[in-house]
Amino acid sequence: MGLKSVSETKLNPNVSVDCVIFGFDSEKLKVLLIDRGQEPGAESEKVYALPGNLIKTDENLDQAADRVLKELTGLKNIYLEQFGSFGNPDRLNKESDLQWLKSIRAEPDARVITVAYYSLIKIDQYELHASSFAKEAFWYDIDDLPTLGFDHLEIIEAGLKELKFKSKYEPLGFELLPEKFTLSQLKHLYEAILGTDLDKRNFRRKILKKDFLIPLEEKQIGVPHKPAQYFVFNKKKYEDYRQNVDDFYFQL
Amino acid sequence: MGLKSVSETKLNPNVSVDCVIFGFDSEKLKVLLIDRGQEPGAESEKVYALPGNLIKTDENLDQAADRVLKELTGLKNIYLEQFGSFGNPDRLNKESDLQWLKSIRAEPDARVITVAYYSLIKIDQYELHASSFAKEAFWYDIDDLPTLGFDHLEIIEAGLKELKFKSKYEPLGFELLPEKFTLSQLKHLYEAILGTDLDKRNFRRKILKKDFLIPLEEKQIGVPHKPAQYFVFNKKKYEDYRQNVDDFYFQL
DNA sequence: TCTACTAAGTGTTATATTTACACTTTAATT
DNA sequence: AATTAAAGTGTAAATATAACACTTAGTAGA
Repeated sequence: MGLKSVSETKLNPNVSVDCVIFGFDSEKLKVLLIDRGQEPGAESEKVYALPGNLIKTDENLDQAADRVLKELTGLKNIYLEQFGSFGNPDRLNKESDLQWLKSIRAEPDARVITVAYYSLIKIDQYELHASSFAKEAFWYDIDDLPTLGFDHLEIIEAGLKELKFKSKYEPLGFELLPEKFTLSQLKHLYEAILGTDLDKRNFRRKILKKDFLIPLEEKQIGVPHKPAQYFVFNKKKYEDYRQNVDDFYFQL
Repeated sequence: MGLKSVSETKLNPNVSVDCVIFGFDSEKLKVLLIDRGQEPGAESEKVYALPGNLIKTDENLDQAADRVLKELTGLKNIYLEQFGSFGNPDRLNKESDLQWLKSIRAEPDARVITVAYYSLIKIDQYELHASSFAKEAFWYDIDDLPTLGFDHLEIIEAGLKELKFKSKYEPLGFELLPEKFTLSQLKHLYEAILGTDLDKRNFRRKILKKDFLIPLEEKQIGVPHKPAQYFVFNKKKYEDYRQNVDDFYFQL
């Protein structure tokens, strides 16, 4: 049985979830991929994938995403946000993908629609523990991705677009940075996501005006330059803010 | 077999699409619902639904949405945008919904995940022709909805939220108004969606500054007041605009 | 033909937001 | 003591927003 064994509850053969986990390492934006552990017949190129799998019949989509992510990468308690569904009949057009499905699925030929989730986390705050059919989980630089199975490249691109977009009208960063952090770190985060440089003074002014940041007395120590002040998030204000995205901005 | 007969290609028993079609009649915002044609056992309340059905195994999600909408309401060539997936195991918690499924589905008990689409159209530009299991299709005032099956109320609310949100950072109106239209008509459209009043002068200034509107020489005739100037959309600029939503606004 | 009615169309001012831009400060390192 | 590195700070100009009321061009009816 091995890989084909499943837990007590039944799998829905036609619906899966995939997780696009973006990671920030204080420097660059990365994405989490798994090694499916497939030994290519010959020396064909290795193919990576997003952590994802079929949903169970007794869980909802959000629960499935949480479970699958945990099963494959060890990550848990991550806030996942749904951003789209992907269901082209030709999602499954690579021979290597089909081979792989045959090794893990009861119905490898079934037409699968996948519901995609994304999150953005602080890389060094979480430890990866690949398991189930994931041989290993890795962080890949967002602009240097390996070959991906199925339509996972398309899914990642859609997720990145969503992330960039969201970052423009919602505050980001909570849970993404250390408990206490400097404004430079927060600025770097935005710059990594948006792929642009931001003006230091304007950034500070803007982010401090919204008041979901609380300045601490504490400063950096041991740095070979003027030490930066630490800040923490005001979680309550921050949550309020996200709730009201709706009223937040009226463009036209 | 009647209702249970299906066309040549197989249905995926676990995945459906639902369409939230918002309609604008120059006055109010409405949503399109179908009468499932169910005769309640007793005099129990009539239950309405969004146009939606299972997808076929050989079509993608967008195609399924187009097809299902056309089959149930006669509407075609409508731009549908996906906005979310809904898949709580308890979507199916009303007895009347189960009864109804038994009358039309091969596997009425199957766990179904639905992918939701929305659109916004000009009501009097389209004719409704209910068919398949839809006995009739109606426009309902968005703030006076009848009893709805499944989780369709939740889906409509999510769709409306999306629509309001989108209207704040994307130009709306193309395909929603007559070929040529007045600024008042466009303003009414925004007011209907946002549920607020807008200042005439500020609205004009703002919308004219973006230049996706082309003024015509032509004016209204026969109106018992100063005739309004007609405008048409500059489709090219308008499309550019939507493409670049990404760079469009940088809030933080 | 005059009057009343209706919606279209128009401009200004005060306030808030955005952008661009360069020097001083504080620490560690040599 | 001099060097290096990033933190931190202010201003002015340009742009965007919000609030607000009167005139105009037509129809309809007296």
